[in-house]
Order: sequence, then C-alpha cells, then structure tokens
Amino acid sequence: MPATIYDIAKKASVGIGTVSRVLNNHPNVSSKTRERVLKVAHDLNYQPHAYAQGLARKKTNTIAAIIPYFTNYFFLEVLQGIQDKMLTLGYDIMLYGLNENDPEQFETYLLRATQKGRADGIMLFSLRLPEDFTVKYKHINQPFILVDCYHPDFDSITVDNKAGAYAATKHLIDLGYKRIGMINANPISPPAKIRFEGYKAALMESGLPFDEKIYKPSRILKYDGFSREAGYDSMIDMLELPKHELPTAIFVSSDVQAMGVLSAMRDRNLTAPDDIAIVGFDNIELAQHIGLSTISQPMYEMGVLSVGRMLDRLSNRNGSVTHTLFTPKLIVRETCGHYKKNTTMVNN
Amino acid sequence: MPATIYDIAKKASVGIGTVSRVLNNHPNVSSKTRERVLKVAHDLNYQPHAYAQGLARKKTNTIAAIIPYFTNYFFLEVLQGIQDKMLTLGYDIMLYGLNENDPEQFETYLLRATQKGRADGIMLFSLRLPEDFTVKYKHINQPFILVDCYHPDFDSITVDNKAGAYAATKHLIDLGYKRIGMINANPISPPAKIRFEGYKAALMESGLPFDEKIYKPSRILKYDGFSREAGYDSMIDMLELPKHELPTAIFVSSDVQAMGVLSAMRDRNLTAPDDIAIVGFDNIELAQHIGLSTISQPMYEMGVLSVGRMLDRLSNRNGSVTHTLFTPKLIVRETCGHYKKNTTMVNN
DNA sequence: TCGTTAATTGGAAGCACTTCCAATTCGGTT
DNA sequence: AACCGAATTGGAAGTGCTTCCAATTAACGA
Repeated sequence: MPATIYDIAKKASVGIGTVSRVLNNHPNVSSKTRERVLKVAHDLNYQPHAYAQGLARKKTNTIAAIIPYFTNYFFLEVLQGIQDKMLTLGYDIMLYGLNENDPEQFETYLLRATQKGRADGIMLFSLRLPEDFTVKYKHINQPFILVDCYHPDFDSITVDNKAGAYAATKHLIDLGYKRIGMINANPISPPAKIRFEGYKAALMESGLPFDEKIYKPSRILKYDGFSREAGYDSMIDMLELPKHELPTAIFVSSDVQAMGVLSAMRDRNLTAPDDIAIVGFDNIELAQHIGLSTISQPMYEMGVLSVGRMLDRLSNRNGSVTHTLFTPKLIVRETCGHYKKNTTMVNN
Repeated sequence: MPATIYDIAKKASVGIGTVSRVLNNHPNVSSKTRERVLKVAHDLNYQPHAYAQGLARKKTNTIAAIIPYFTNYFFLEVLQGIQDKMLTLGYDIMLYGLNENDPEQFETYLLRATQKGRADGIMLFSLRLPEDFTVKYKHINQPFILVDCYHPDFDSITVDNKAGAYAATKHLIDLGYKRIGMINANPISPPAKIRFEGYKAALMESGLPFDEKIYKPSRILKYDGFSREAGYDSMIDMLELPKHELPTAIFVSSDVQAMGVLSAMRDRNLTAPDDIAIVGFDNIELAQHIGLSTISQPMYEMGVLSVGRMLDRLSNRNGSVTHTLFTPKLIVRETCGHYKKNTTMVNN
C-alpha cells in the first residue's frame, strides 16, 4: 500500500496542505517543518500519484506522438531525439505507431490521444493531413506540432526539400557531369514535387538544359512512388533510351528508390558511378552500407526541436504559428563518383 | 470546456451514478434512460477524462515499454507487434527508449515508469538485468514482462538461441560443407554462449569434429562483440590460417558481425559463398538486401505474445512465472551457397 | 507588554470519475 | 386497493492530489 500525502501529514503532524507545499517547493514553509516533512516522505518512500496530480493540476506531463512505423529509420532517429529531450524536461511520451495498411488507424489513435486528460499535446509525423483537418479538429484544445509534414494552421518542422535536391544536383554538376537525369516519385506528393523543383533550379542556374527524356516520374503509385519497385521500374524504363541519350548521372528522389535503381543497373550489368552516377535522398541506414551518396535530413535535431516547439506552444497557446525549415546535408559516398577536394566528405 | 458526467446528468435529468452506469454498460439501467443518456452524451461530444477514470478505477490502461534504441530493427518490429495488439485491447503504450551511452537512464526510466499511477505494468526488452534486480524492485507492484532477456523471477519471452544456432549449422552440414567454423561474440553474453552450444551440438550430432582453430570468440568487447568491427576483426584473424585449414563455411553469431565478416572477405578478395559460405543470426533489415542467409527471430509475434502475457499477469498477479521460448527460423539466401530442394526458401 | 503586520499553517473545495448504499419506483399479486 | 420483492435511481464517499482562504503563530517595534 503506497504512501499518500495523508500518511505523510499524519506522521509528520502537519496538514496535507503543508505536505503538498513542501513537495512542490512552495516558498511559504518554515525550514524546520520542511525538513521534517521531507524526512518522513523519504522514510515512507513516497512517490506522488501521477494521475491524481494530473487531475488536480489539469496537466499530464505527457505528450502523444503519432508516427508511421513504415518510416523506419526516420521513426527511430526522430523518436530518439524527442525522447532524449523529453527526459530532461520531465515529460513522458505516449506512442502511437501507425501501420500503413490500416487507414482508419490514424483516426482511432488521434481520438485516443486527444481523449481528455491523456496528453498535453500531440506530435504528428510524416502524415499528410487532409484539407479539412482544421475544421474537423477545431474543438481539440491540445496543440499539434507537425514534423516532416506541413499544414498552414499548425506549427511545423520540415526539411527544405528544394535546397536538398538542389544540393544533390549541384554536386553532380560540380563533379563535371553534363547530362543529369532525375528519377522522381509521384509529383502529386509535395516532397516529390519540390525536389523536382530543386533539381530544375540547379540545372537552370548552371545553364544545363532540362530534358524530359531523362526525367522519369514514377509510374508505380504505391507509397506515392517512394519505393524500391518504383525506382527499379523507372530505371528499367530509363535504360530503354539509346546509349547516347542516357544520362551520365541521376538524382533519385529517395534512397529506397535508389536501391531499386541500383538493382536495375546491376541487372543490366552497369555499375555506379562508372556507368551512371547516382545520388539519393534521405540517408536511410542502408545508404551507408552500400556507399550511396545522398541527402541527409537532421532527424534527431528535428525531434529535439519539435519538443521545444511543443513546450513553447504549451505555454503560449495563442502565439502565431511557426514553420521551421531545416536545411539538409549532402553526404558524399561512392555512387556519385570521384569527389573534388573542396567537397566535405562525411563518413556516416 | 469539455463536458463532464455532471453536464450529462443535468441535461438528461438523471443522477451522475446513472450516467456512469450507462457509460460503463452496467446492467441495471432501464433502456429508456439508457438511450436518453447516450443521446445527450453524444450531443455533448462527451469523452471520459482518462485520468479521472484512472484515479477512480485504480487502473491506467497504460503499459510502459523500456527498449534500447540501438536494437534498431528489433525495436521497430517488436514495438509494432505490441502496439497492434494493444490497440485492440484498449491499452496505451508509454515509450522509454534507452540510449546506449547513458547507463543511468535505465534507473531513471524505471523510476518514472513505476511511479504510482503511471502504468499498470512494465515491459523490458533486451536488457540484461542485474542479479539483485528482484530484491531491488520487490516493492514495486506493477508486473514486469521480459522480452528477449531472461531472469528466473519474471515472465519472459525469448528465442531459442540454441535451436537457432543448431539450425544454422545443421543447414551448412546438410549442404555438404565439412569444415564449418564459427565466429562468435563474447561468450560472456548469454546468447553468445548458447549459440555456441547450438553450433557444437550440430557438429557433434553429425560426427564432425570441433576445431578450436576455426572457432573465434570476439576479441573486441564493445557491445559484447555483437558489432561489425568485431566481426571484421575475427574474420581477419581467421584468414591468417593456412589455406588448407580455412573453414569452407562459417556460422556467425549475428548479422552485424556477418557484415564485418563479409567486408573482411571482400578486402581479401574472397566472396561468399564461393570461397566461404556464411550464415548469420538475427535477420536484420540489411540481411535481405545483401542476400545474407540467417536465422530470423519472430519479433512481431514476440511483441504480440508479450502483450498477452502482460494481460494474463495483470489479471492474475500471483500465477506462477512462465518462460516462453520461441523457435527461430532459418532464412536461406545467397551467402550459404546452393540450397537443396528440400529446404524451404523464404523470401524476406 | 501590547498591537500590528507578516510568515506559516490546516483543511475544505475542487478535479472527473466509480461504486456502494439507501431510497424510490415499478410490476405483479392477492 | 394494498402489499411485496425486484428493478431502478440518486448521490455521498472515495480516489490522491493542488490551491485557496481563513486562522493561527511568530516577529517586531513602540
């Protein structure tokens, strides 16, 4: 039978109010009684009851995180960032991992997470929110923070996809490649669209022409084309081109697709970077092992920052919405070919 | 201002007791009042306050999961299994992810998780518990369930490491390899020790001699030798042997080590399985991509089962402790060489 | 020594629920 | 119409905390 403040009060011959004040470091307690209470609390091995505190304080010190499991590495890194930061702040995190194959799950989890008294705030990751999200969830009084996704009405932390795509393409240009193609996911998806813009911007700026023949948006639509299969398919399609029209380098809109692209090349007895140089996007765990040059998102930092945002929002409900854009980093490995001395080589 | 049962009671002209009974499906309510209350509740968009319920019921419907992040793929799979099962049961999960570099974190998290009223039970993953764990945490009245780790005093769900190692070795034997080595982690670690036993048992059974020269426990001790570097180091060491003493096949105690083993082979211009066949253990995500034959642990199922155990334990605190042993599965890919027709080929 | 002000202190009320007990209502009997 | 047991119902008490307000005590100067 765990001790309550009543037990402490009785044993220390004080009122429960005093016990509470001591335990919460309120100033108006004489140091003698404070010490006495503290000693008794320690002797009884007292631990406050989280739910009773939550009920009385109208605060749970818990935040809910809704993350799709299938984002895998992203999921892990971001979560770790959040967790580490949360610990130091005394918050707990309630996890709601989404399975790709169950579209109703999001609603279910959202409902649970927003159930009165469960969490102080909700963090949503990599989820495309419907247009009507705002009206639908207007009545919810927990703040939302979006990470790796965007909606004008909520604080968000995203990565600058255009800058990333630009950096990838620019790097290939700097290496001397002249005919640079792109294998994209489905441009319906905002990141795919924006990465395409970054690619074009880099070409423009360097005076290279944009050639439709070596730009392949994905024909396979599952996961909006962000899949190994989609990459494979696009590359096979690309390789139908007559040899002199083939690109010498390709920017691929994601690492998973790049995996497929590399498989397709292997099947055609081509290697990267000797035949065609490849740069991906995302820096998934695998990228390091296969030497894939890519663009890395600062996932851990995004996690940490998102916690900060959440706390800001918690203490100031009506502040104006902020959108933070992180600049991703180019990671040079083998698949993009001989790198120049002036490029930073990053090892993991 | 969200609705409470008092609001409902007033609007439906009934007492709060009745409202509560309706909401909790207690039998003794006339169907007229039941419907009336239900309608009002719906109109007011009523949601019960989780903490108030928890306080009154002395039950949180939440369980805490303490998992080391560095287990990566294991972490993801197991968590998903838990989550999916939990959802259907109306439980929430509170996540405590451990960083490898902070040994005090475990204590901290355990303390938080066991704080009164926070979670109904605690699940511990892949954590080696100190001998004195039982006495130290005797006072805690939340049940513990151990997954992928063992302690005699608590329910546990583990994988049959011996059977897995046996299956791996036996498969190599069945393929016709006669000189089969093993690269192990540090045998201090229980799984490493037991996998070694499985390896030896398979050799024995087939009348093959155990040769110390081709058994290499790890010299690098970080992560108990379950690391890429350890695998690399052991393999380099192994390759010092005169050619005729080299094994023709090696069972490696983990996939991460196998990664290192394969790198070492590549550095010496050897390939698997042509020069030396390799079988790993764990079936990490990467294994599929590099065609590594390995032993797969049913992580998802372990997660699901652990939830079941937890609920059993929750409803029967004093039942005797159960230890469940899962039998892992052999996954045949390329690195073990030509497979026989009678072996099941698994694709992922 | 006595008033006055400031520093402590006790405990009721409130947080939103569940549950138990006593009271009321209902249906069916006689 | 009166009665009885069963089916409903209301609401007090309890869950463990915070916080506020009134009351007590201490401290200080005159």
